[in-house]
Amino acid sequence: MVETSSDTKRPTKSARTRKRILDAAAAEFRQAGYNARLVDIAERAGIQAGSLYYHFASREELVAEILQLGLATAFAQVRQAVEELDGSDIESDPRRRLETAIRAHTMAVLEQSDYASAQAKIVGQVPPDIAKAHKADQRSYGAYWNDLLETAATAGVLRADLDLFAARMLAFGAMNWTTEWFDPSRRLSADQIADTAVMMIMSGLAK
Amino acid sequence: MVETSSDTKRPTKSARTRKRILDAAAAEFRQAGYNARLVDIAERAGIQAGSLYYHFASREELVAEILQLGLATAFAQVRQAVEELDGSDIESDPRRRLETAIRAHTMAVLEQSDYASAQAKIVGQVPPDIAKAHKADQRSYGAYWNDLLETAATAGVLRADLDLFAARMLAFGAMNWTTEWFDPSRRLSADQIADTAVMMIMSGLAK
DNA sequence: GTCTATATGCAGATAGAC
DNA sequence: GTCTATCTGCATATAGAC
Repeated sequence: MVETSSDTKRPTKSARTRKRILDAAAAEFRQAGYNARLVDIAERAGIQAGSLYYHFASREELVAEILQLGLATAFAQVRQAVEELDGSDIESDPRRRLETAIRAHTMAVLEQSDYASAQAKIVGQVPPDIAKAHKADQRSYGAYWNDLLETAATAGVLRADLDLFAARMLAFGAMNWTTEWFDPSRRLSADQIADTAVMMIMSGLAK
Repeated sequence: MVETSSDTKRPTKSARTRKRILDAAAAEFRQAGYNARLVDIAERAGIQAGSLYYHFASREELVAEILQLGLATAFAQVRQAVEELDGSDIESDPRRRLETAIRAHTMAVLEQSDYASAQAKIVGQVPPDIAKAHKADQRSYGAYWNDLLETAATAGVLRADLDLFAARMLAFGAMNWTTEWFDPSRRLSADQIADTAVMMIMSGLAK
């Protein structure tokens, strides 16, 4: 049997380059939106544009993978934050779990991950085929949030007349739209924005 | 002096075609996002793609005008709704004024106007030059909202520790993002969504 | 695996007839 | 004013050398 690099712990050169391309693509999509060009992605990854096609069959394939990884990243960070909270409490408070999820998602999108940020930014811009393929991932993340909300509703923490789907989508809008206006060089930190998001979504702007 | 059509009340043929193009562009951008093609816009307007250039110098010029008209439309509808409220009350309640503005903006974006909807959908996707030119319009609409918020804050209606800029941007996110998920053929009406938006932004999801 | 060079396709834009 | 025909430029994609 030939000694291949899969026998070692180290990822293959191909896998490492592929990762560099994905990182570069996430950064470019985050910054420039869906119309980011392959030449710019390639340059950021330190290769020529043509070389991308050794790793990805098409631009669409690359976009699809960024969307998937972006959602997976946000999901993982939110779930981890909520589970850490559960670990610290015997009784997990459904309201605090929701607040924790809101803060974690907002932070993921604002500064934790170019992938999560890119997903939030371009998900509304991708062509129908890619959007359709992405729907399954969205449903699974949405189901997780729906669970957080339903548990809170059942516990009597949320207002009774609330439509949970509308509430969830409005909350996502507030959180994901931060990618459009957050500016790290300005007055407001990501943490402050996340705090304000938690406050508005859960308690509203009014006293 | 030659009799020109500007002497009559009726808009010139050119003005009417131009309007048809703008209407078509608003509808296409709303539906397909920034990458909507000129051929599709032209087809919807009932002309050939080349004929667009008699009315607009470039695609960018058309996009810029849609953005401007979209924001102006939302602004006008919000202002009108707030002023009607003021007329019905001797004392205008700053909280109800805010609620009215939220409902009006959400309705403008959801079903009152393809222009307002298109603006909300593509404003985050346009290239830097167009975005920069649009900034002035955004500032003026933003100033109006800031005024609504500051008046409410001064009256003690809002929570004391609130950052009004963050609050405004989060609220816009919740409202504008509805363009991504609203589906007229589904369960939730635009009115129900607007109601939920008012509730979440002003009072929060929690009891 | 990545390079250079090139092909392909498409959307925006222009020219001139009508 | 709008049409048809055509040009141009650019981004994606391919081919073959290394």
